[in-house]
Amino acid sequence: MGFKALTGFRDFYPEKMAVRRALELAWHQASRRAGFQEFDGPVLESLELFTAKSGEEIERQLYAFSDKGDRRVALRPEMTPTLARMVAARANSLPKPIKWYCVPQFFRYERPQRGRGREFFQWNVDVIGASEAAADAEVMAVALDALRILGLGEQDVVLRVSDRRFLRRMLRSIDVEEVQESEVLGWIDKLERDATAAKRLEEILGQKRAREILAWCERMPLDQAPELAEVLGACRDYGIEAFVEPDFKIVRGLAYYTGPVWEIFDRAGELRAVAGGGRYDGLIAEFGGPDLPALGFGMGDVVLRELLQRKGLEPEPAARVEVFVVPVSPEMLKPAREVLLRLRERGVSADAPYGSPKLSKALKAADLSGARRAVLVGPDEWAEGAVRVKDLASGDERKVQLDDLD
RNA sequence: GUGGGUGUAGCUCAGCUGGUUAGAGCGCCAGGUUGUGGUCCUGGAAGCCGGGGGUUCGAGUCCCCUCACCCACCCCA
Repeated sequence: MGFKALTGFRDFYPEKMAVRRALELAWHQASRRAGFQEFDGPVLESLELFTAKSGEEIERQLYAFSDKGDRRVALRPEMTPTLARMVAARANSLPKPIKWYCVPQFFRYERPQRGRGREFFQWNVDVIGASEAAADAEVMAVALDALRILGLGEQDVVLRVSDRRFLRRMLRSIDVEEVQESEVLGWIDKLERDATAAKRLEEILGQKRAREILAWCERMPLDQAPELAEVLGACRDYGIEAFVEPDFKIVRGLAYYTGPVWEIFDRAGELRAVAGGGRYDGLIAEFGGPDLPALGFGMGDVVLRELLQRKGLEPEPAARVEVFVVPVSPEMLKPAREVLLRLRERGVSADAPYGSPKLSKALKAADLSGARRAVLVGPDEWAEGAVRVKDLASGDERKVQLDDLD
């Protein structure tokens, strides 16, 4: 065998590409109709940009190398540092709130497995400069809107939401020390997936406090979470309450989030999170910008694709062309090409064989092209300035004057 | 980076305890059908049996190594 794609990297043959485009189209639609503007940044950034906030150990998961000028660089594994950098540079001149989105390709050097490769596309939606709960609810609504465009409803997906401030406060109320916090949060995050997580919590905190936490996971103590109640109220205003469930077990990455945190899962709970986001006030400032509140989410293509496949909702590739032009005999090759170009000029996507294969073969090609109609260019009709238009689904044919062809 | 499973045609897979020139279905190409596609029939192309080494008279089949893929862990920004 010759060359293959690198481990964790994907080839997009046309059928796969069609699915990717359909996802991207849904993402663009949902973003734009909610007033988000598209932006993008460099695929390659200085290594330091990514290690500054997340720590050096993150380098293990980066495609990092030295370029020819001996600069340490890395392929982007996420958008937030770039976004923060870009916003910081123009923060004073941009009207607030800043509502931006992008559909970048990311690279992470890690072991490929279900729902994760070394390269993927991820839709990112962010709001910078808004502290209202309405902003949190709106980005959730935008994420769900894209899923709805793709055919996923409240019976298919669920958005689980918690709040970092609330999590901290609850842990403090049972005297979990600051140094234990990240470890404890880590195990809470794992409760759903890891059978040993509950045991580990007991070992760390003792039976009494561990049970308290498990009770909160069973039934969210909403009466003690005013900030979450506010977000849930905003979710009702944005019409997404059917999708949203408060859940104590939603934690997410420890380095970033400061307020509401949420993830979207398939209802069956078989896959990784389809999307995840939250509020990260303070992060823009940490990247050297002004101290603006910020929030957003990411939705990757890999898990989403998997989910759509399981639900039988994987988008079908569109027909290659609308019309297939067929010369009926070799002397009709030139007239057929005239018809072809005429159609294309009018904005109709059309294709035709390069030569003049047997009619049966040409019709087979027409069939494979996905065209709804075939235009048969034959000597008899051509002499009258006409062609035959065949409906490929029904087989019906009718004679059409060239000038009436659309 | 750690552990387990699997590698045979473009795809899905057969190939019994080692035994001649490695098979099927789908797909692709051609013909049956010189102005009519989808169905059907016939034929064809396509495989260093993932790669390397070993055992053996003989390896797709057994052993070792390696690589890739899948699953789980780590991580999830």
